[in-house]
Amino acid sequence: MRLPQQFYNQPTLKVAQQLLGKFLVHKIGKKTIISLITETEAYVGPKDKASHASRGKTPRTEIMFGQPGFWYIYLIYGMYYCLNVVTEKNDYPAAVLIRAVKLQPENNKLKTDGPGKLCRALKIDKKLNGQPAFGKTSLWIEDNGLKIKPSQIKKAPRIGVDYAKEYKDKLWRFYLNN
DNA sequence: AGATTGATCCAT
DNA sequence: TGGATCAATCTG
Repeated sequence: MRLPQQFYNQPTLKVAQQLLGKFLVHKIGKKTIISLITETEAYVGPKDKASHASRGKTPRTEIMFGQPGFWYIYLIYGMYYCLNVVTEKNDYPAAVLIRAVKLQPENNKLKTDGPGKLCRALKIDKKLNGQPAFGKTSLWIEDNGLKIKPSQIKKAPRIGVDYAKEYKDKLWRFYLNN
């Protein structure tokens, strides 16, 4: 079952943890690429200095201020795309960054253990920016019925946000321990 | 630890 | 219009 828009209209920290163990599915023509989400990060609200939204609404970041359940995809360091999904209510900027996935089946050679790498492997680019993650769409998240116990979720500081002052040490990165 | 790479943002 | 910045990756 595809996750409905309402799923994303919840506290971001909750969404980030609940996305672990779900399937990220990208349908390209006849091909369907299925992967299991293993690592996420939460970017929460206008005061989170690690978030693009902390400097206010701009043409790039306005998608984060919009409705929940839409993809926010941006180019970083000139070479890599990062995949985020917008959370919480309209006008509250927040999103979950999907940092790592495992391809299904696992015998696939492609590496997907980083936000840039997974976008490359799943052929995700800016064309999907601003597209919905629910309903009839080519990229979505699927509830596969897997139950993740709280003890399987590890928490850690987010990557690459040393500049974020009082927000840099928040344990807003979540990953599965196997 | 350094190089890479280019869109974005903000200050001139 | 220009320069600093950047939620990353690869190479050695």
